[in-house]
Amino acid sequence: MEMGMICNSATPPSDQEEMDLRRGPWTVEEDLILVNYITAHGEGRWNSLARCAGLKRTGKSCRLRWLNYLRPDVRRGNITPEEQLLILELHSRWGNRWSKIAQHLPGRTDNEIKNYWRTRVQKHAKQLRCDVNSKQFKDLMRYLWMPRLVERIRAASGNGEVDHVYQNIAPSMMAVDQMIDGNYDDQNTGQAKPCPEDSSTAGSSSVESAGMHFSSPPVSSACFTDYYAGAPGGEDKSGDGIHTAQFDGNWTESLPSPGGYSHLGLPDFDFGGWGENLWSVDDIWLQQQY
DNA sequence: AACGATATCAACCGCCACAAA
DNA sequence: GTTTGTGGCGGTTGATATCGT
Repeated sequence: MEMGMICNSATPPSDQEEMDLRRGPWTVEEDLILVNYITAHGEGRWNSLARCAGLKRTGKSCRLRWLNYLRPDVRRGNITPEEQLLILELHSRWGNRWSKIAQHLPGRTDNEIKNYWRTRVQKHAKQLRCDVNSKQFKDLMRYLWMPRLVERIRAASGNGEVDHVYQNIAPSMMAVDQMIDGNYDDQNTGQAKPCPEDSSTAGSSSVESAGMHFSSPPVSSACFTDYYAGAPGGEDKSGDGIHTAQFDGNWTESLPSPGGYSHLGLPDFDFGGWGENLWSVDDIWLQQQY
């Protein structure tokens, strides 16, 4: 190994070296050293890499810096509506399995997704005064925010270009569905709801939550792709692990217009439109019935 | 302009699983 | 079977940026 020619990676760090370890924000110089070293020698064996590169950092710190920031294909900021939708969907299936979720968002790190969830989603749950893990909040995401995101994506791509949305998201979701249909053994099985065709509530237009009924479009309770299957130009991909459309394209008309949920006091999910009008979740359920 | 509150995100921590010694 | 080193993960913290008054 080339690294071995440069320094003895088997040499344990001395006490003095342990004392000298740096922590906190990385400097430009440190970044440069790390990038140059990995470019020349590849990544992995992070502890010896840190020593050989002359970085006074732990291997863990180097690994984290590389994976979350310096890696060439890493993407940061501007989480798109498509990505938000994927995060919401995958989190509903897998819970806080950030790394697993990140595998389905190319270029995104588990750290970024985790931060997104904590700063955006949990914040909204807090504003609504409900637990982020409560069924109420999960239903709110699934039956209001996720369709709303779909609507936004559709609006952004134009009705005639829904295929674009498919191309971006469907492959990932197909992979997810295949995993679930196959060897899905997650402890969160209870969160992976069956598709309507398999469910006793198939086609139901109401969801019972905390003793309240919430009128909802007849969409799949868990099958993300159903949102798309009903879009103009959408096709039945049920044979590919994508489930048959469960709505006819009209249900969105019962939802607020693309202008948002402002008439409900329900702000958009992602762009900071959550004004001062703080609805409780119960208020929202009630409002939806009228 | 100043200040406090809030949001954001990079980085760290502790734990666990796994492999090699 | 035990120890040790390492990588990976999820939870948490703290510095900085932004917003509101």
